[in-house]
Amino acid sequence: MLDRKFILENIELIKKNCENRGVKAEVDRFVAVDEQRKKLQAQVEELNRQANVVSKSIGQAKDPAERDARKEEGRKLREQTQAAQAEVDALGVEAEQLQRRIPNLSHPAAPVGVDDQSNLELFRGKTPPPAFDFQPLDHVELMKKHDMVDFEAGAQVAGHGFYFLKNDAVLLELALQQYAVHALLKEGFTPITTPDLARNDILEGIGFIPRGPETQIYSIENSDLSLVATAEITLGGMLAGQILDAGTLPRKYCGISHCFRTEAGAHGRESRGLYRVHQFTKIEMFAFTLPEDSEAMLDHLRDLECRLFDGLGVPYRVVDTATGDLGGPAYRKFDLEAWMPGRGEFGEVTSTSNCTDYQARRLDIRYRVKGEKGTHFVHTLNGTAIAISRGLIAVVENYQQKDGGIIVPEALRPWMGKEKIAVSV
RNA sequence: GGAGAGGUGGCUGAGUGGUCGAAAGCGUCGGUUUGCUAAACCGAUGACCGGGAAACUGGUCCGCAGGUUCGAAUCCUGUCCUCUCCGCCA
Repeated sequence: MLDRKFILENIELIKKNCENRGVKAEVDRFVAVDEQRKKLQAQVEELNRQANVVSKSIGQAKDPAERDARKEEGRKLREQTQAAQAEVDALGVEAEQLQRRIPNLSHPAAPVGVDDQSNLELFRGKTPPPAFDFQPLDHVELMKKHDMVDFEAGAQVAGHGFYFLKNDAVLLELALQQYAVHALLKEGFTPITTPDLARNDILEGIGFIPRGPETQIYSIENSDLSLVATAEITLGGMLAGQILDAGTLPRKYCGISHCFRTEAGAHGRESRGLYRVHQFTKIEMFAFTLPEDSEAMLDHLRDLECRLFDGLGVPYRVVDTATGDLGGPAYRKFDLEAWMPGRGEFGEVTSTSNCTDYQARRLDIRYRVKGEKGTHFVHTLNGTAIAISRGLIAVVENYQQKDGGIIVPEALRPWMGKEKIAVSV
């Protein structure tokens, strides 16, 4: 959510930004409603002032008749106030709803465009795409060959989009987790396992919409809880309502959680195999910073993602996400897209965003500088370290061999305990 | 799940109908003293919204939402959260 005053003072800028992002936010409506609200609020305050004066005078009234007259006066004033206040409240609610729908500002360098067609490739990873002298399999065939996954059982137990990982896939999942967590530990991240459920107001604070026809979120019946779509939700919510000492910033957390997504409306080729599933495990980076440090932190998170995938020897490219593809809270976003031989194209495996103070304002996460008056909103950033499902695709497809085996990336061998996933007779 | 206790300013904590935006202590800031630091002493010190060039001034806020009342931190109802004890359970 953007600052109310900032919106009022930069109406044209906000409108232009909404247009660049392809968001239909009613900025004019917001401005009109807010103005009306303010006007009425002034009236309420005047009525309140009069009522307060009357109330005070009652305590000092000398005779009972005088007292009763004043009481009656006070009663009338309060009635008027209540009616006016109800109007103000209604306007306030409407204004806030409109305000919450206005997306974050966009970084001036972010490519302008309405969808991912306008994403700008920045550079590629250290590892070139493998040149196979055979027809590579896609991860579904590969993993079935090695009895690493069971989609049928997943569908039987939980429906399409669910799966069982088995055998070496389980070892690979654990190895990827260990690899990522240990790499981040060295970078000063605090490792956290988070709840897989969160309150809806936390979800909303981060920028998710828990209910409604287009929701990506599973909600728990008869509660205000939802399954989280990412640990970004829980890690951001972890400090909701807190005032942090500026000296403790930046804070970097590395969260491990399951991620649940309904993937409403997402069908087609991308839904094959593990690429788009309803549940996966993810190692997530999350940072709270001072405003002046968030741009550098975004570069840091992007760099870490690159190092993780360079370390795995997985080919990738990094794209600067176009304005129309940013999502509400992000000010700037970089995606890392791994080469997926089975698809013959790059597929998103990680994403890192600078959400500036957009989430912090909704979640009320502030900082205080020692010796200075007042508080300010922190900046929040998030980035995927490794999303296991897509990470698995990238690893197994790029490391497949002519003989059908899968070489284990060197970085994972300490956790896997083997160099190759060999074809069993 | 059962039984209790409690949610007050950056923190601890007092406050049971008007004199309370709220005692006291801690912390923080300024000053005095002092080779320096510390200690001691004196003073200041909540947030948000609005009006004003400013001095200043109006309103709101004691978990949240309602209610009673001319008037609520204080009484009533609901709700969320925290803590303690008991039970159950990985």
